[in-house]
Amino acid sequence: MKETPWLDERELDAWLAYLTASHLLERRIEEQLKADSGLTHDQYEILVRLSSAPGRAMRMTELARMVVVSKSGLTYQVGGLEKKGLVERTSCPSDDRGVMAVLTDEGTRCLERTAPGHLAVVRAYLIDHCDPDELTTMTRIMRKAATAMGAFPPTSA
Amino acid sequence: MKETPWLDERELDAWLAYLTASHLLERRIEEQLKADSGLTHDQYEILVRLSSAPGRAMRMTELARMVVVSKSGLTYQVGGLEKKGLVERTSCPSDDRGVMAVLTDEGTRCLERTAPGHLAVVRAYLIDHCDPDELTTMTRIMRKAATAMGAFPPTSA
DNA sequence: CTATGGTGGTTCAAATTCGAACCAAAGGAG
DNA sequence: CTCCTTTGGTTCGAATTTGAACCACCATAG
Repeated sequence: MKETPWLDERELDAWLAYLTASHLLERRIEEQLKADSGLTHDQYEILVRLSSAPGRAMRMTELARMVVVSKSGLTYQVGGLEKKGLVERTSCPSDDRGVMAVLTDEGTRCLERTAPGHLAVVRAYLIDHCDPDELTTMTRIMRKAATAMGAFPPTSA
Repeated sequence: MKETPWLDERELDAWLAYLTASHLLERRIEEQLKADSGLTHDQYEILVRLSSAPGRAMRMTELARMVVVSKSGLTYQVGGLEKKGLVERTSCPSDDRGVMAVLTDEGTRCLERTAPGHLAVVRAYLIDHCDPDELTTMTRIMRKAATAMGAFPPTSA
C-alpha cells in the first residue's frame, strides 16, 4: 500500500475544469432537448445509435452498452420512445429471448428534426471552442479513457 | 436561418469519444464512492468545495453553483450529509434568510479517508492517460467551455 | 432427452433529480 | 414607514435512475 497519489495543482485544475464543464454541458443539453423535442438525452442517444445501425435496429443489451445506461434504464427509455411511436420492439429472429429495438420512420424524422438544435448546443459550448489540434488531442484522451473503462471495443460484433 | 452546421467526421469522433468517456467515468466514480464510503459524487463534491472554502463554510446558493446542481438538489444532498454528521447548517450572520453549510470535523476526516480511493479512480481512468501537453490542452478546452456556459466566474465574491 | 449454468430483458422498490410553487427576508422607491 | 420586486432556501410532485430479484430461453454436459 503506497502513499496517496494526490493530484498536483495542474492535475487538479484539469480535473476541476473537466468536472465543471461536463456537468454544465450535460445540463444544457438536457435542457435544450427537453424544451425543443421532449426527449431525454438518453432517448436522443438511442435514436442516434439506432439510426446508424444496420437495419436501424439493435439488440437491447448492445444498445445499453453503447449509450452507457443500465439495462433497466434502457427498458424504461425505450418504453417511452415506443409510446411516442419513435421506436418499435420486435423479437430477435436468431434468439427468442432477445428484443430488437427498431427505429421507425417517425423516429427518423424526429431525429432529423431534432439534431440541428442539439448539435448547435454541442458546437456552441464545446466543439467550436476547439481548434483542429485541440480537437485531435481531446479525441485521443477520451478514446484512451473510454478504452480503459471498457467501452465497447471497436466493432464488437 | 442558415444551414445546419452538421458535425464532420472528426468532430463527430471527438464528440462520441467524449460522450462515452464522460458517461463511463461518471459511472465508475459513482460506483467507487458509493461502495467505498456511501457518498454520492455530488455529496463528495460538496465536501471538497467546503473543505477549501474559508471557514470551511459556504452559502447554499454558491455551493449549488460550484457543484453544478439545482437548488433543490443541493438541499436534498446537504440534508443527507447533515444526517451523517458531516455537515452542519448554520444561519448566515449577514443575511437572515441565508444558510451556511459548514464542514464538521467528522466531515473533514471522512473526506480525508475517502479522497485517496476517489482520486485513484480519477487518475486511473483519466488523468494518468494524459501527458503534460495533453493535460494542458484539456484544461484549456474545458475552461473555455465552462466559461461559455457561465460557470462561476473566477472569484465571484 | 434432461439437467445446469449463463444470458437477455423486464419488473420492482428505493433513491435521486429537477422545476414549479411557496414563504421569509432584503433592498429600493415613494 | 409601507409597498413591491428580487433573492435565498425548502417543499412538493412527477419523472428517472439503478441494482437486485425474476422469468424465459440458449447451450453444453451427461
